[in-house]
Amino acid sequence: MPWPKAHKKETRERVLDAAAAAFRERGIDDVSVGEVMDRAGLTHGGFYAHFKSKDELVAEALAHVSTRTGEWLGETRDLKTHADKYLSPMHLAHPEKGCAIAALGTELARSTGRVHRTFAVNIQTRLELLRELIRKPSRQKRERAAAGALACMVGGMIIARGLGGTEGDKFLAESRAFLGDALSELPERSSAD
Amino acid sequence: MPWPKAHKKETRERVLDAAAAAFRERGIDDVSVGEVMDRAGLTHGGFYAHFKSKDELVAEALAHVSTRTGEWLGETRDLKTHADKYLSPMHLAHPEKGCAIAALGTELARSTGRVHRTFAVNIQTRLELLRELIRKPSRQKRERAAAGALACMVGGMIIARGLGGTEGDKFLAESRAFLGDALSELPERSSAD
DNA sequence: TGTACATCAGTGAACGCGCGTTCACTGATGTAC
DNA sequence: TGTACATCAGTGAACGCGCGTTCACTGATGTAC
Repeated sequence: MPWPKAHKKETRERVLDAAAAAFRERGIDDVSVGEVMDRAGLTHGGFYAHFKSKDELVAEALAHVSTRTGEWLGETRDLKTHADKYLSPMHLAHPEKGCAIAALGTELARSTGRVHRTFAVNIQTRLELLRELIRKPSRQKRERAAAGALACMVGGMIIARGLGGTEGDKFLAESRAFLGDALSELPERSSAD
Repeated sequence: MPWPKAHKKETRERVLDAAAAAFRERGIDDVSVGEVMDRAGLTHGGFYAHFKSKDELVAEALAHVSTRTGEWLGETRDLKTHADKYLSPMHLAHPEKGCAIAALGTELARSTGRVHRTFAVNIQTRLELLRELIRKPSRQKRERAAAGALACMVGGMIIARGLGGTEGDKFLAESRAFLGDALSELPERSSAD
């Protein structure tokens, strides 16, 4: 093997990083294979030595993002902190480093095949992460709170970005406050169950 | 004027209807001008007699959808019914007839110029609709509940569509239940304010 | 140690294709007389 | 009432362009001797 065995893996990782950022920033359809390779410091012809197709790149980049986002959000130990981190101005301003569901959700919801399956797994993983942070209530309430919290976080971020400017900032803060209110009532309710 | 004066307006409306459905079903980038015209029963060359560009079509189709969705959701007289209607299996299964934010949110959040402004207005209009359904609490709580409810509805729908199948149906029901819980506590809280 | 060699990561030109847009035209219509 | 005409909604071929993908190649590398 004439090249260091880690070399190709490292390049591939670099392409995945570039793709993950570019897709979240500008959308899957608006980012060409050439642009991804350019961002990775390579020429576009070499792409097919690493990936079978753009579709495969999308699926792998999505899985890549899922891992990174899991690390980012997995640090938090309670649901309130988790939600505040997600619905932060930092995340609002940097979709290219943030959650793939909030950055590409509607496009990915329409996808098929491997991309769609990867997206569904991505969501399930995030739900599992949330469920682990909800300890007190019944199983049903836990499921419900995890689903509702994720829905509120994702929707809140998408809408805040859609509004933009100070209106967007305001909306983000309002969603955060709403979710905080809704989640703070969970433990009280569970004690009454 | 050699043609009935309403004729062109009717054709234009037909193109807008076709575009609005096609975009929500398959996404803006994946739907060509030719496909829209074909769905409207016309040839694609005639498009530019009605619209300056595809971008203008997108903006006008979005405004068109906003009006229709406002009529659909405006019928409801309370927030719970409104949320249940939005987070219904019917809406889940028919993005092409439903909310543009849930169908195209992430793509539109990245848009610029007229499309982005139209999208922001679309969101504001929907928030206003929601605020009118929340009468009891303080102004701050009303804003907060409207933002949180919209976030939860939009996010819930996008994620349910992303999951697909029975997992999607389940998630939709859970978001609906969560939002129902969160909203039912509002009046009680307001009486304590 | 030094050199010839095989490997294969990366290059860059080329391809077919579908897109948004343009434009010369066609033909259905209401109006003028 | 009937006919010639002007209008303009809609047609369909054509355009330049950027896309995803292919492929013959180049040249940096580790290995063999």
